[in-house]
Amino acid sequence: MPAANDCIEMLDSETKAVETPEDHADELRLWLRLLTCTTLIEGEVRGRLRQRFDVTLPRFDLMAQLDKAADGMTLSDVSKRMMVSNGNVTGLVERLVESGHLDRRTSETDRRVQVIRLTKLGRAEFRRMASEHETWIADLFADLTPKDVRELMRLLAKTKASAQKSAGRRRP
Amino acid sequence: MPAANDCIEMLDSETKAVETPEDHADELRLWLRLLTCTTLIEGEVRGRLRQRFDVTLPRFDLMAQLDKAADGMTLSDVSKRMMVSNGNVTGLVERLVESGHLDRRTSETDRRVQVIRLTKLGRAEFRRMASEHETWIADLFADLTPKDVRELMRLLAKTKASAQKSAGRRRP
DNA sequence: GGAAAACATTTTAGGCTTAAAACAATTTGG
DNA sequence: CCAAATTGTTTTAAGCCTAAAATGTTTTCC
Repeated sequence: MPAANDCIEMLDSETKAVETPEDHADELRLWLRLLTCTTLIEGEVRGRLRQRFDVTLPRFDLMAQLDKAADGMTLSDVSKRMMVSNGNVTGLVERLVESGHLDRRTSETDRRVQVIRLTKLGRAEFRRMASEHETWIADLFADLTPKDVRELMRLLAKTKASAQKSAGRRRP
Repeated sequence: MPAANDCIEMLDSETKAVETPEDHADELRLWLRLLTCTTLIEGEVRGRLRQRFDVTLPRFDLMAQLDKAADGMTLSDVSKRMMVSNGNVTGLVERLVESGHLDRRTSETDRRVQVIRLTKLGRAEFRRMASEHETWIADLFADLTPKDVRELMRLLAKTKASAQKSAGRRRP
């Protein structure tokens, strides 16, 4: 094979318009590790919530969103914050209203909008759960030093930004 | 209130048998950020798999496990690797056998065990999808430097170990 | 003002997921 | 050897979740 060919390939690789299959194994491994960590912790939290409080993780997450919003939230807000589909929120809210944890009313100014809030019961139960939940999380991350935590925060912020940019390129 | 009380509290805090509510806000924020990153990327991959190949993420994940195992795997193995429940795998496999992607047979040596493998079709389709999938992941992580990737790998390994230890303390 | 676009939510259909119980087969320890 | 424990899988009941279509409401903009 003539040497000229190698030159062309090298030029290609420098201009980033490459034919040769690039190696993305590292990123793939990173993604799998990220997924493993999340799945592991999520499963642990899910199990503890069920055992200790007989509540599901999605219900807890939804209540967590509402606890931060004194004036309530619309279903769309919740859906965006939780990064789940609208229909998912509809069902989740239905069950939490049914069990007396949420209050739901149609907005006065826009009849399309449903505003939901924690009831007194819902807030009390959530606070009780959240306090214990926080200690579980601390325990799960216990072997990380404060520096590790800072560094992870920084790198995950960068990861999030990168992923959002990439997602945005596809669906602008 | 007498000053002696403060001394006792301080001793407690040093011996780690503490009454005062410790601040775990950082770990909580870290956990939420980790979850956000994973959800974001997972949703993006899920959408692309559906649009591009009309396949669900769980099916893809299951096939990915089998692609690495030339001699097939038992349902239990798959269940552990994917970190999902046994019943979940049963249903997933059922549908993939139905669609011709998987082959399933009872083990010769232990009639409790089901061994599953990719069919020729399953392997071909998976390889086709996996190659594109790898470029998506690379793109989603594109803004991370090689050093960022290494550092994240290291910190996530530490996180995983910490979480496993904590989970093990509860369920030994 | 009114048609068209945009928005918020619900519905639908199908698949995913879990925890727990049930079932079947094998291994273990008297 | 055989009862008891363990292991691998399936079943069950309930809930979670998504994408896409449908419904009702508000805004936009001609």
